[in-house]
Amino acid sequence: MKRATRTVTIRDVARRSGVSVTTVSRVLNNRLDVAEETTKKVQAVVHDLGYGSSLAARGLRSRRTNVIGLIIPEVASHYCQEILRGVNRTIALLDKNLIIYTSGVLQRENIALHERSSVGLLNGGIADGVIVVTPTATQFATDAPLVIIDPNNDNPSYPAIIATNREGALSAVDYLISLGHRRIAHISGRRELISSVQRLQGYREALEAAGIPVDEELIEIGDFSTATAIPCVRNLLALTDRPTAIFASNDMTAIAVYEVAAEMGLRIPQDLSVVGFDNLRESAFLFPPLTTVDQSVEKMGAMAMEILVKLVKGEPLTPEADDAPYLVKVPTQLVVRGSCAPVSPRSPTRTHNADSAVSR
Amino acid sequence: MKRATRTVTIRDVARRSGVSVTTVSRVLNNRLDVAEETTKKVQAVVHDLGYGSSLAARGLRSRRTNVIGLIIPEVASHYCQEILRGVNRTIALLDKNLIIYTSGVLQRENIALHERSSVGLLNGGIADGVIVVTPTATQFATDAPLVIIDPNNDNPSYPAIIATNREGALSAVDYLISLGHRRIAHISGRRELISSVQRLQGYREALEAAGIPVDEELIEIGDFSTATAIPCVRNLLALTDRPTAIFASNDMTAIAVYEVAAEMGLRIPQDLSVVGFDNLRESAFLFPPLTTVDQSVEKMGAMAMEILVKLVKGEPLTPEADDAPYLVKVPTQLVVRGSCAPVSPRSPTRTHNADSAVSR
DNA sequence: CTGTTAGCGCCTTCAG
DNA sequence: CTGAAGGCGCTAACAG
Repeated sequence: MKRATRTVTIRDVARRSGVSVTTVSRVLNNRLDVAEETTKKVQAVVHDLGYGSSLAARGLRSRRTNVIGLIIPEVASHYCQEILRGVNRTIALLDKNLIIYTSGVLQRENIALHERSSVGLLNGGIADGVIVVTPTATQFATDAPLVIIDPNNDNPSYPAIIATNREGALSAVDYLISLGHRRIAHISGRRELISSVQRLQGYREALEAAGIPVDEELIEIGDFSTATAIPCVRNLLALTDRPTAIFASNDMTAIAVYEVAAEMGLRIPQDLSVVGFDNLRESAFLFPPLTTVDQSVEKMGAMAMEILVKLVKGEPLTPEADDAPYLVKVPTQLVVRGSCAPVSPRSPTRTHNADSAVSR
Repeated sequence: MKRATRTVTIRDVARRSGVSVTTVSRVLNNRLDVAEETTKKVQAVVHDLGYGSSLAARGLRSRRTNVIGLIIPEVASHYCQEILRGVNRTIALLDKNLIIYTSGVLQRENIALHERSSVGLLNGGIADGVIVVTPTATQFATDAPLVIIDPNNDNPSYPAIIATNREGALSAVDYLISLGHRRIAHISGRRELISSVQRLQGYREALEAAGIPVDEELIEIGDFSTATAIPCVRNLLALTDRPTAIFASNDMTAIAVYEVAAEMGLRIPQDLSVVGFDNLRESAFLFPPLTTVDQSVEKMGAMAMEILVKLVKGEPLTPEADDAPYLVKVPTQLVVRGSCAPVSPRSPTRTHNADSAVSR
């Protein structure tokens, strides 16, 4: 087999500089105990040969690669994009670290896949630590630092970041109620995610606090994706006593509401009010602009990164340096834009659109 | 199991199964020359211990990790998202491959950073091959398979994928001309990218073919990002003889046109026509929906992946198995939506509409 | 079929 | 200040 790996190794550098591999290694790692002249010489050769140290070898030998991993459920989602922005922003400020993102293919076995990814990166010694976004698994076979964004249980085993989902939902539904809505529907997110559960809870509480009985018919189970939400919206809007407002568990779900409303000839916000959750960049450009609960996803990504870096450095997260589960709560805030209106004076169901009802 | 000791290695598995490390390795790699009973036993222990092989070690020893790398300029851009979609889709069909994305922080030194990333992954022995998207560098210090999406020179040193940019631009500008526009501006993309140059070229050719002199004042240099394009649009719309149409080099640039138009109180398409390039998913949801040139970015991602996999397997790209530069051209197509209108009658420019025969 | 012997490229003792 | 060993976890040769 031909010597395909023509890659230049540390040995080549050593030979060319007339020093030992050890010395080269020292130079590369900015050790101070090297003669300046030697350092210069080696650096020149390194540059000359275009040498780059092998991540694999480095990760194998020493547990410090300056690489951190990010495991996300779906690279191409807007939510993950926001996180990427935050993570990138933070990593740019830190020392010249490299970053690796991985993504599994979502097949309902992403439990296994996520874990594999994580293990592949960590046990693989490639990354110094990992951020896992909306994990399905609760335990990971690793000792390396791990930070979770949007965990799937109340008491995550790892440091985690989560928004004040209940409060956010409360403010969203309160707002709708203040506009006179009483038939308010909700499309929930992935059930295994605590964020999803908390939003549903906030929805219920807001209704109850206003003395509006919760109608289970008005609650649909989604999974935070537009595709899944579409039939949910259809169900909702096909009800005889149609809701006048929908509180979507996230912005992607709200988009489904927009789409179905358009296909049914319903105008937003005149015929139907919509509130989302997340405040993705895109939501402001929808037509009409989406009223939504901001949870600064980007900031969550940035915070996760900051925490992880501390963890990697071995710095304590809290002054007390205890090992108690560390949970960061990110505040939420309602952003009012154009997708909500006061409930129309007349009954919302078929005023002039006397077509045949959608049967189901 | 809080106290998860050091990571479990192949040796632990070997010890626990009462076989040698080699045998375990063989089982892990699905070698056929292992007794079924041994295989079962080892697999049980592997599962039991939650063992996962170290990517670093594997990559170091054997040049086959089943991981491919993807180097993109900006993870959070819509363009890259489309590519991610394509890459993900393809990789899902292939054998259980894992995939790693990396991203540098763009600092105008991303030439260096891109190259570093690439080298880090390849020289690092982590990936079997790499896809580089819109590279700034032309040469990479690696022997591992490399595929480029949207190269930066006419004759890339590696297999590359590129859209028929000139033809696409031609069709876009022809379309605007057919609507009666004569003051057609262009905001170009990153100059070092050939796609950008070709679009500009198509713009010029279309104008010339229609007998419209090219006004250099109507050409602004952007970099494919919305932020950079904003001042360009402002310049354009501040001209005394304002353009009636803008051909943006990509959809992100077109969004800048939307934004500035809104801030100036100009209506699209009544006061200003806009054509983009890319056909990102989001473009259909703009208001009004963007007329743009489709270059199926997602497909480009998928194709790059397919080519790379062949390369990794050592299969020839062409039947002749020659090593000539391999360049795949992806067709483009104009997608007409709502962002263009016939030039308004009170247009200050020549009203020679009658003979605006498009000669092509 | 299985175990032994070598390293992959690098970093970390420990001696000079 | 520098170099010579040894080994990280794993796989690819060869033996048995």
